[in-house]
Amino acid sequence: MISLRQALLTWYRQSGRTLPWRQTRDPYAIWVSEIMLQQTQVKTVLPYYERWLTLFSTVQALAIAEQQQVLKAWEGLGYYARARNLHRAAQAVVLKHNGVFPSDFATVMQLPGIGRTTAGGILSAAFNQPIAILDGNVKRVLARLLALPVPPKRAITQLWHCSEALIDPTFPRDFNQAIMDLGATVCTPQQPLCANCPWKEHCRAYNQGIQAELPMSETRVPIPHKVIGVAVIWNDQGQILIDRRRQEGLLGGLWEFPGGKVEPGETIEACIQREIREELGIEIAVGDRLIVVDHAYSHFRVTLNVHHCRHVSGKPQAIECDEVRWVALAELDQYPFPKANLQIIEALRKGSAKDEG
DNA sequence: GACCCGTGGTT
DNA sequence: TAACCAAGGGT
Repeated sequence: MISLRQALLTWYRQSGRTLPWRQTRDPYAIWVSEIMLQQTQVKTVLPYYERWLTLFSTVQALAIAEQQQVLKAWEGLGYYARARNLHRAAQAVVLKHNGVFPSDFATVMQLPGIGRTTAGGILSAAFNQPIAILDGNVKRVLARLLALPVPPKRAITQLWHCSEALIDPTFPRDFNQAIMDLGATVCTPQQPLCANCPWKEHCRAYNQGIQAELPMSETRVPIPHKVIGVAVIWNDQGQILIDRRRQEGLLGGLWEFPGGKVEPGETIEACIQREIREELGIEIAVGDRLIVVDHAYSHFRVTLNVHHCRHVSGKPQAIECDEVRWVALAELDQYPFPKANLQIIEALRKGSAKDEG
């Protein structure tokens, strides 16, 4: 056990990554990084992390910000509940803990958006507390170290015990960072670089030559494909109608161009007209197609058929959303949109620029 | 415990 | 191209 720890720590001090959130011990900054890194790769997070700490440099600054500012800063990162929970948790830290991030595991776990792995990640990194973690990297490393004969999801309890048994009681901060780096840079999902691994002598998978077969994969359900009709509705003032999605569920709190699912046998145009009547209570005329956007979410994929539309009658009502608003094209970038909708905005910009040019 | 929740990169 | 996967948590 001791030689395992020392081998990993020695490797880390030689080959570990230099990352901005390792240059600080500010619990808030480390917390922000841990939330952004959930299910998201380091390379993707880096620019968001730097910008976030410029916009919201303290937990107090985040707590007093408007949710729309917070979502705008998160725009493009995905899993937007992370941003909403981080915002709520910042308000809880200010109100319940006098703006001081708690150092007690059970208290940290109470904060929205922080589970067992994130709590351990923050407390070990910020306070050097010996609390184990079990993220995707650690699961893969341990599945190979143990030659786990089942998918990691079927052995969560065993993997937690293993992570707790392994963590170095003297250098828990470095140990947790080191095992994640090992998974990210050496014990990779495909073609692991076992020759460079400090644990190759201890790794059951390597010694059996089955490291490429592990961890065993989960059986996945095929993801459905939805065809969606989307409306860019113009009024006589040259404004566009957008709506804000409800807080709960997919893309909660973000703005979008209204629309909905095409029913079997229905044309795109008929779908758009029907959906706008049902969701906003107005009549429109459906015009030319603007763009077709294909986009993959985590559990389904969509094709957005986007059409220019003209407002005919009725005042838009927030029937199936939180808010509706008429906005100018130039104002759209003030609102947080999902990625698929940013492509629509780009298409509108190009069309507008072409008209002028 | 199963399902829901985004996006980008890689193969 | 389609499939797979990444510093998980909430319900």
